[in-house]
Amino acid sequence: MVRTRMPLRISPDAVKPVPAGATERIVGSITAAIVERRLMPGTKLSEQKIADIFEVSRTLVRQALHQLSRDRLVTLEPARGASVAVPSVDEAKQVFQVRAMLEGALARQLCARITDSQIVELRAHLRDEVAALSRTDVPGRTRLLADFHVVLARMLGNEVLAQLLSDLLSRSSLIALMYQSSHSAAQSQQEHVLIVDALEKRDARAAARLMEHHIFAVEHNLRLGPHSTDLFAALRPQG
Amino acid sequence: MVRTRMPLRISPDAVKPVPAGATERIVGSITAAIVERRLMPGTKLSEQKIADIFEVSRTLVRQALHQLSRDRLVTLEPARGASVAVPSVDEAKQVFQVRAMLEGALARQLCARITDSQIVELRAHLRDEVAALSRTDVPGRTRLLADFHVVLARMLGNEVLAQLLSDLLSRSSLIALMYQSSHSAAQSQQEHVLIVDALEKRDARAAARLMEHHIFAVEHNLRLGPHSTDLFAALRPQG
DNA sequence: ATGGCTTAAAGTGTATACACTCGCTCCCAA
DNA sequence: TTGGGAGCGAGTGTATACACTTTAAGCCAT
Repeated sequence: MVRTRMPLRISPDAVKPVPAGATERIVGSITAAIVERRLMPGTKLSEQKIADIFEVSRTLVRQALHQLSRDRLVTLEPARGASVAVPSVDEAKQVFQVRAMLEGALARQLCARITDSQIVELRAHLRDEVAALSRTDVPGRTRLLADFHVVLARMLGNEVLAQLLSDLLSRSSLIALMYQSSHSAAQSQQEHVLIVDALEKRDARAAARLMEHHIFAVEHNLRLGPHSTDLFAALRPQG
Repeated sequence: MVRTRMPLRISPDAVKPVPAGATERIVGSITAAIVERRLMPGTKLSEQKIADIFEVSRTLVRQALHQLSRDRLVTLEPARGASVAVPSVDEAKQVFQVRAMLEGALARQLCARITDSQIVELRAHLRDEVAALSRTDVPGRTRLLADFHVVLARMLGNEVLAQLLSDLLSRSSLIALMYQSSHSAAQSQQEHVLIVDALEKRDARAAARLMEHHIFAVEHNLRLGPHSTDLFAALRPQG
């Protein structure tokens, strides 16, 4: 598979030569592909193939892969190349523990300063979730269920927190995908409703408890028994 | 300043051709330089100059700078190059808020599972802090005071948390450096002692409260009054 | 037939070349 | 004297070339 030539012209406003950071576009596409389950964990990511697909040079692809490895969505092995990350059971537990710590505190703090209009906003989000569920729109519902948590972080007015949480949620998606969760999307959605109810009542203790329960519920519905995963990991040669 | 030639030989075991990831070495050096206050915020980081210093090509330097920008230690402006980050007041507050949330929960959880030998370890760390203080070893004491927090994260056995906190602490160092803190190192050290005391008594509530107080104390001793910073930011042309 | 060595193909790691952009200086006109 | 624009230099953005490493196939010997 040889690169089709592509002299990188400035093209007045062709299809989309370099939308706004060519690297960002590649990072976004691969992230979306992983989170939307179109790239399974362990899949090899050849630099040249990706370069051909996006019609850029390997240089940009490498930058994108390095960035993704910082997000822990891809693993970079020296001289062996990149592949979609295969999170270990330990890592999975740790991610959820951190999320519980962070989001529990988030819920608590949010109770003190959330406004009525923000509650309205959350209700709207919940309606969107229900809509995506009834449409059985899998990519959409996955995104919306994750966005719920980021929206809460944004409402604290803390961009740093929102960014951090966004990263953790990407990793969570990959984990949920790997250790196929038996936690239904519908159950998650209902738990979101309970959290918003507590926020509306400004009940900090309840909000924090519900949030932590929600995250632990997701974690405990993952199939990460000590044996199955060892076998699973041991038996997968690569892809 | 022109590059001295350097054909990248494999050199049997020369001084240190590529210790273990040439990019990592550059990232580490620049990170250390920033945290140890040898590179002031706003300093321009020319790719070619750095490449000359490390005797590598711009390629590796670019990778390193991109990585550092993900850590928010350097800012990357399109077509304008990289410079040491100049954290805004808002960002500073947000970083400390996240740390308070995360480390408060950390202290609480740690009380439930910390072992006696880990307490001993912490006491040893505290002794190192005191030693660095009395030696007026500024880089050392800065590192030790930050490491205290990472050590706590490691004791939870949560590498994800430790990594996250490590990033936040680098940013905190940069912030403290910028808005010169009036919070003395000695005061920080004493607060660390109080936290360890609470941990030893397994008093979760006290440990969490002390940790949060400690972080807020550091934050509130920063000179980030709404006016002074605006002036400060406005008056700095560049370097 | 099987195990180990040789060798070729594919792929990553780094360097260099080239294209483009931004900022600055210098010159000219008002 | 001052404002504005052309030209130039420095520096970044991307592509390509080349070196080295790993993987896999093929061959020979046992």
